[in-house]
Amino acid sequence: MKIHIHNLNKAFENRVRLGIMSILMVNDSMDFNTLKEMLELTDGNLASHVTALEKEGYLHIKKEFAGKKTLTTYSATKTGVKAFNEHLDALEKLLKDRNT
Amino acid sequence: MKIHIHNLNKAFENRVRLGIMSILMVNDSMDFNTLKEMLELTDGNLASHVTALEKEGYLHIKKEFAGKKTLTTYSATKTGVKAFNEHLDALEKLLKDRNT
DNA sequence: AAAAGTGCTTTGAATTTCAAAGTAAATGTG
DNA sequence: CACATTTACTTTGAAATTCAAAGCACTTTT
Repeated sequence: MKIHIHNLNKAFENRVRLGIMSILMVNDSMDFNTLKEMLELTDGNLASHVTALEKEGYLHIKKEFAGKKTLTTYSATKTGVKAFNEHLDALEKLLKDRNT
Repeated sequence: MKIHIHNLNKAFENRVRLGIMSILMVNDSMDFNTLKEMLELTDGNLASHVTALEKEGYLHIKKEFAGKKTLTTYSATKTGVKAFNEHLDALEKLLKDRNT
């Protein structure tokens, strides 16, 4: 019996990216600092994972000004939501089917 | 609100190791070749992940002879079972709590 | 105006991943 | 029996990934 680990999406294997997507699934958007605090990450670490997700087309980066300061907010794209749900399905199946 | 991604066990982040553990949770032991086929992996890839799990003390490697050929079988250690369950709990919590 | 803080981005060293090549013993073939 | 091939892994190293420190362009405080 085969266990389909290859259905898991590599983009979501990393804990940070799992966390980011998880948050963006239920929050329409989230800014850099809040995300950083929620996930307890260093700046550089968050930035690189966010960029990785953007490159995959799974999240959208929006840069605007809040008063005089820059504000970067992120939101999951439609593609990202779909891919993440498929990943979770694969994960669930993997953990469920393992004994059949 | 904090999302505890750091409770996820790094040893189980990788899809291959997730698959191996998942299989060893419900099978007392599994041999190299069956595992390799179940997970659709190359030899080297399986070998390195198995070694990684052994280094963490999460699985036990047993080498014996089946007739004249060597047979390597793997089983999850008690520590491994515990760690894996804790990882799954953390995962579940992460995916569930993300909106509260 | 100098110093300190904010909000990110860049960099690069360390770690991880993975498949190709290697090894050693068993087995098949002429 | 000589040999090529297969089996059951292990070793190797190039490529990809991860992550925090340092960098940068501002803004705010003193």
